[in-house]
Amino acid sequence: MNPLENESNYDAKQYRTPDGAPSDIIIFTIVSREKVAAKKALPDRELQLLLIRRKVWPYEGAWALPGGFCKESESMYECARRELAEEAGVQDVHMDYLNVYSTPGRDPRGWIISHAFCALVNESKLLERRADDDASDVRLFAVEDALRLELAFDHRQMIRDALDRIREKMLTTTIAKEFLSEEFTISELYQVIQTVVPGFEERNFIRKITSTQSRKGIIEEVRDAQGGLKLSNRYSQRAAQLYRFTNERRELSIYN
Amino acid sequence: MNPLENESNYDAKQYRTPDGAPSDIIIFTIVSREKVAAKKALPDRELQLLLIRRKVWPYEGAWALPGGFCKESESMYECARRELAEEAGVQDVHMDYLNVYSTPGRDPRGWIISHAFCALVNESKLLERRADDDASDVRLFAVEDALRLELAFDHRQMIRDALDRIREKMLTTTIAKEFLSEEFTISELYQVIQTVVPGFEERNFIRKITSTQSRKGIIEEVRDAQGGLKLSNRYSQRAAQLYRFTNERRELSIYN
DNA sequence: GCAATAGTGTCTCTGAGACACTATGAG
DNA sequence: CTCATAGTGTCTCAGAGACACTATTGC
Repeated sequence: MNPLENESNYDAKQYRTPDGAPSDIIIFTIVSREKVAAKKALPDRELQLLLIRRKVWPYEGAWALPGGFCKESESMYECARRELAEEAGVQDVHMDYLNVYSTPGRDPRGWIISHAFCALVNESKLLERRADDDASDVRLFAVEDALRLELAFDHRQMIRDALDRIREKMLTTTIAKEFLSEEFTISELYQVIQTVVPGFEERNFIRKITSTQSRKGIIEEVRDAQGGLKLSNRYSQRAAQLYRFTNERRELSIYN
Repeated sequence: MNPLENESNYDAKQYRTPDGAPSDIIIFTIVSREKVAAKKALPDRELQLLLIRRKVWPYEGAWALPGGFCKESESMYECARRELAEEAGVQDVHMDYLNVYSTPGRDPRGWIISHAFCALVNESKLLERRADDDASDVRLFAVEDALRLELAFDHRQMIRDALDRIREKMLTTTIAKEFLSEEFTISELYQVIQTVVPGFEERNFIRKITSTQSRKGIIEEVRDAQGGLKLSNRYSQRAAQLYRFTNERRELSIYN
């Protein structure tokens, strides 16, 4: 019963096998634009994603998600990390497995089962990248613009699924941190959430998130070496308290 | 740019391609046992899952999850449904995609990328099945017992992942309904949740779940044709109100 | 002063949590 | 009467939600 001694006559090639198992990566970022150079004000933020223009058949010339075929020596997750680095020049980012796409006929090259991953990247990570690539072939698009393009394969569906997913996770986990720097102000956090989840509105946001009782501290104030509270006046005349995420996780339940 | 006119010289077979893309299905059910035949009392409930004994190499004789190879003409989801019907005799059940398992070397037959699905089945669905199968080759195991077995492939990991998933979903969605009949009492619901999530405890469960204000009615009382409240005395002398799930979905958030 | 962001005071009302209490009805 | 389950009364205190108010500081 040792599985390694293949004394059986099993031969994978007697069956029809898939023609490939690629990964496709939806890379989201939030791009900030200062409103007016001279004034201190909260920036406009926009959710964008990265697409590349295909150079080969099929869908030659169309915009598509970065991705590529998995090798026998790697897992799908490793494949996605490799493609993310190779095609988008992005490393060390939060990445989640999203879904499998296997509808027959989804790829004209044959029987190809694709695995979508969803990466959340801080804007600064993509700025390093820009220099490497020909801007006409690798570009960031606002999410709504991307969904209006003629995309390759079933990539529009993948993007829609990814959007649903990050909207849910934005509210139920602390992935907002992937879009923020280590230390942030409450209004930055609020803006990030609103950028991803358009309907989000909490009038008393600052009080709810900083009331430590029931919330059990998913964020905490940043203090300097002397133990004083660390402030920032990046966006305002009046300095704002800086916060960071703790490692606490809130257990959510519909039953309490 | 029509993707269907393959004027390119693309040939999938010039690359190493996977040797198969199977699905594996973790089928959970909750089995009730009456305590004492004579008395009315809440049953003991236990979370169980279905395993089959492998008849062929590799892992011949070992217990494994039901599942099998995907065909070119079907999606992974369709494959899982087909295998669920063929191997476990179970149809029309709630099934979720769980994860992809692609670690190199996970299957001695070759490069095989497996897709795990998680099915929640009412006990009654499996009773129909039992007659069809040889009980020694298809069996329900208590989850803890299953995890102690020497399982084929990486099926132990799949089961652990599935457990984590249904524990989370039990608390954040209304999947409890998959284990209950259409109409149920509050204590049945409470028992089901506790069976899946051992640490779950809410002293005032009945009040919280029936207070419609903040909860926005995920369940509602069942009424008979005359509009009277429908009761059940299956488990108790004092009849208990019957409830059913509505189609409401609670939006959960860590931010409010 | 104004503008823009940051943060507080204070009110009401709901609900969470605890726990003792009552209700029902077969054996 | 007892037992097991079903459900209520009542208390306290936290916090949700609303909205007007004060605070800070460059220009």
